[in-house]
Amino acid sequence: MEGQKAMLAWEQKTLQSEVSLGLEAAKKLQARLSEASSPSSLSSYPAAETNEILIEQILSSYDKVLVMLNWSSSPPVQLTPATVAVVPVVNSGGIPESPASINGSPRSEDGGGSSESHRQDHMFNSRKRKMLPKWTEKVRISPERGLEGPQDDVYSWRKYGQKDILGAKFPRSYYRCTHRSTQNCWATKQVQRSDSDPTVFELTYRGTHTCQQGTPPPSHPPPASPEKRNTRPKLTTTAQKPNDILESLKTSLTVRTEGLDDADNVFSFPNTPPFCDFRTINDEFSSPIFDVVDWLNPTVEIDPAFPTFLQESIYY
DNA sequence: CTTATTTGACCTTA
DNA sequence: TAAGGTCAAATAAG
Repeated sequence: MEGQKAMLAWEQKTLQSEVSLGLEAAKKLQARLSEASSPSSLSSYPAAETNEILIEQILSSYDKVLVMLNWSSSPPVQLTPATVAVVPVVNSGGIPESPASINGSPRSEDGGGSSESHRQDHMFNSRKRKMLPKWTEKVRISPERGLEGPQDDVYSWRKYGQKDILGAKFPRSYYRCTHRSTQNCWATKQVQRSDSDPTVFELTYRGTHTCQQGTPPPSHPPPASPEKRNTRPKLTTTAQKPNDILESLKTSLTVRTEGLDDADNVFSFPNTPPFCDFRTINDEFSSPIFDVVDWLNPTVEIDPAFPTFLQESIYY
């Protein structure tokens, strides 16, 4: 009831740009596919990866649009399952509707127990995670560059965990996008040093960045990006020996894409909703949005020709 | 102060 | 159940 007009205008704009983005990505994908069909080209792997990225772009854009449409377009056209208890964060009353989760009690030493809300959040998250694309890069670093983690992207990561892996000499570090809470960017990555070759790091990425941090290169597919950059000066590894190691600055880069097991399941990204300026968005609360999108998918008929060539590109 | 890392407990999955 | 993955309090760094 406040500045609805402004909001509508804003939404319209965003919708437009999103659709344009999706269209653009679709076109690119189309072009790539046509190229790939030529037998003369020797491009095999990178093509597929790029395709996946484009697909993500497309889906992401459409998801955004759908979500926004759902928001501004009043009642959901589709029947709402009874399970639906949550509403999109679109509320703008200044009153934080406590989503019944969030600041749960600390896990360590407390007489209480784990609450269900926590579990639900986790379930949501893991569900999402399952649908996120995943790829692995093996990067061999040179000692001169420093033994620091071979961060190869311009994105900023925040370490959130480290685990000793069975059978591995070095622990595995877990990173997530710094803007996860502010921009709902669910990209994560894990760094594992090869036990046989200390110079080799295995970077496993999951999900693409939906955030807009700093300089998001227009066509910057996460896989097949051989640059290396350090954002972290420190290595937490205990077994660190900045001596010996080879002198060859060979940077073998192996990219392997997997995931997208279910081509049927259109995964959806949370993305930053139009309301990032407001503090309404709180990280994990985006789950409702997901649900909305989830219902939308089966119901909405916006499945033009995409799935068709999507599959093709996936199977290539 | 704010922001990032460390680290052990908790949760999910195979 | 164990291994892997994540959370969040405590702590460190800027």
